[in-house]
Amino acid sequence: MTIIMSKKFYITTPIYYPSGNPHIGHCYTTVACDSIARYKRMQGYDVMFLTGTDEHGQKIENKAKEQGVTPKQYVDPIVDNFKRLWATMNISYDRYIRTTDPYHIETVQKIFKALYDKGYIYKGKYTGKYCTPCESFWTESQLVDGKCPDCGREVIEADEEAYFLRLSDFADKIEKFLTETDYLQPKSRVNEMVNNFIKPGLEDLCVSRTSFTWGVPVDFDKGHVVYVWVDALSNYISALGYENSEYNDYDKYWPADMHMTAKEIVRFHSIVWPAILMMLDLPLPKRLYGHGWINFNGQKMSKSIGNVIDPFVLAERYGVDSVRYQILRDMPYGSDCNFSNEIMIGRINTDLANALGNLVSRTVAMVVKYFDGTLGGEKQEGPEDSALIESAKALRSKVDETVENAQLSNALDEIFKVISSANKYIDETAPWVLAKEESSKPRLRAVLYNLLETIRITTTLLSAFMPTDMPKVWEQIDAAAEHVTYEKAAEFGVLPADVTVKKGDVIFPRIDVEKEIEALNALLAADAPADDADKANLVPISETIGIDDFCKVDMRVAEIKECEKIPKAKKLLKLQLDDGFGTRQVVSGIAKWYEPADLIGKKVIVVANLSPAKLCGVESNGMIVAASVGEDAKVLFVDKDIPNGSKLS
RNA sequence: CGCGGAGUGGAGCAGCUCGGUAGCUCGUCGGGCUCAUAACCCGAAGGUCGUUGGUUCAAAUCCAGCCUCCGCAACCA
Repeated sequence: MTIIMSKKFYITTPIYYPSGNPHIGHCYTTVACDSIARYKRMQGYDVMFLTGTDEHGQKIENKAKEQGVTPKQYVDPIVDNFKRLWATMNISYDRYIRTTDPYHIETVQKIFKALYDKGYIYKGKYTGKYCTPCESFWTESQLVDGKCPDCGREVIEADEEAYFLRLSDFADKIEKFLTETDYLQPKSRVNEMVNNFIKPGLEDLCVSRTSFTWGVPVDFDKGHVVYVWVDALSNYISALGYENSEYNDYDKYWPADMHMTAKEIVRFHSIVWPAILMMLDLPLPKRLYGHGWINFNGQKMSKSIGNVIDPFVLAERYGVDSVRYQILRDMPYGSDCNFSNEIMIGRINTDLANALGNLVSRTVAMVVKYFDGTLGGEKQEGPEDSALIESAKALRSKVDETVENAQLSNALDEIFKVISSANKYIDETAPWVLAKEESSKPRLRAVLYNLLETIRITTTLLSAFMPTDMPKVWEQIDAAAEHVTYEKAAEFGVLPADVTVKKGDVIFPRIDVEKEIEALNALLAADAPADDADKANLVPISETIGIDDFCKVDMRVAEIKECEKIPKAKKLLKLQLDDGFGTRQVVSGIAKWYEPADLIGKKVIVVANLSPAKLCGVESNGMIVAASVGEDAKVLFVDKDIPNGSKLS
């Protein structure tokens, strides 16, 4: 027995963290989801496309405090920027969720309670790095040079009461889910997850905090707020009305057909999210695609390097669809891609201006020139036709398959192969020769008609990726709405025999690379004078302290007697120092910049009264003073004449 | 020996599962065409397929070792 149901497709972006404005990376994920959503809609699916913002957490609380506003006041304008960007990029999301929406908070509280009641959440102690003045906990990876990322001061080991999610119970189930289903894509990440997080023993996850308040309150234990992942991941079901009355299409759309995220949060979507759903006895999502990053000139994008690309500027200069096209086309499946202005302009010129735009121009121009714009009359087939027609008709199924697997770059590649063959077809048939003889007019009509049809099919399929500009093409080739449907994209001979074209504006103007780069550089220079840029990279001066505070830090001159690399560690050197009192072992993360042999005999400053710590299992008593220069560190060496053990004051 | 990915003409990539004439896009050079957005089409140059060794009639492809780069993890006290 077959039950016929309307096909649904639920696709999500991650909810983005609005601690800063959106950049090209956010854009990629969202544009990719949008293209898939649009394609699925064309195919007749009932699509739910969800995006949103993850607005809680300590970082936002702190930033708001800095600016003297409430967290909500801090976040609101940034959220508006996200929405403005999605409007600019022509993103067709169906729903936008903010984790500050009351219905989401309600759902999170219910989920948290349900997990607690089932025994999957228990109370324990969280140990982490704590910055006392900022009243903030940080994870090891958030620390900058081992110090508080906000104020640059030392952090201490501290603990607080917290709730934990019993992930450990689900390690086997999760491993099976990852290895035995097609959930996690690309497949290569499965090993990464299993080997790094599951095999070594899946640790329980801290899911509440008491050290800050900007979050969903745990309703049965005042003082606790829900920490990150239970809050954030739940958005995928709260947005459908799970455990709230704001919406009620959970039954219709869940489970999700595709979650898309960038690779850095694949871990949480492939382990934590399925675990939570298992705990709640809910169906698991069908697909998770973790895509790579957009690097800028080979470097990871980062605010401190100042290479974060502003998508508003790109969209304004090159057009929304050109930007959408370039990022989709150049991001290979499963790995990172490189971005530069040259790459973007090059891609737009070769594919959009030269190949597609020019094909439309020349075809329309010929119909106008040879037939006054209308193709009515006898048509005659030729030997060149079948190859073009067949490749155009076969295109849709190729795009179907690639879109299904989120291989958007390949989808576009397939479409442009056909566009290319249309350009070649023009050369083979040489319409300008046909136009010379009245007797070859029927052949000429067929050639031009075939070109219009090829344009119709390719632009129909492209319209999911470039929704703004394709209708402009249809206007020129006289394609009505019923000609550019998914069904008609696999048929040839859809446009009326007496189709009438209209010459219009150039849709994808060619960009003058040199001039454009010059203009961009000028823009950059005007925007951020070099001095300011340097200053912006400097860590702000910390809060004023009294002399007493300073005196607490005991810094001494010491001589490096021995020095060796710690084999297991990439960054660490083990140093034996003579601090005037005896030998002191210090571990320092400077292996990247200094050879052990070069350090022996040098005198340095050591923070002598720092509490001992173990790094990679090696004991360290104190810390070598170094200056951070961008990403690098430079040790401060002192004059040989100063005796070991001299105190700095 | 923490886990994983990658090293292929100037650049970016495919090919490797299932060994058998090294392919694509961009760039360069030469030619063609003139409908078109100096666009389009054709052709050429350019590669010891990271390195060393092994298996084989035959290795980019299989096996072993080594080098380099990149993620992730662990530690820049």
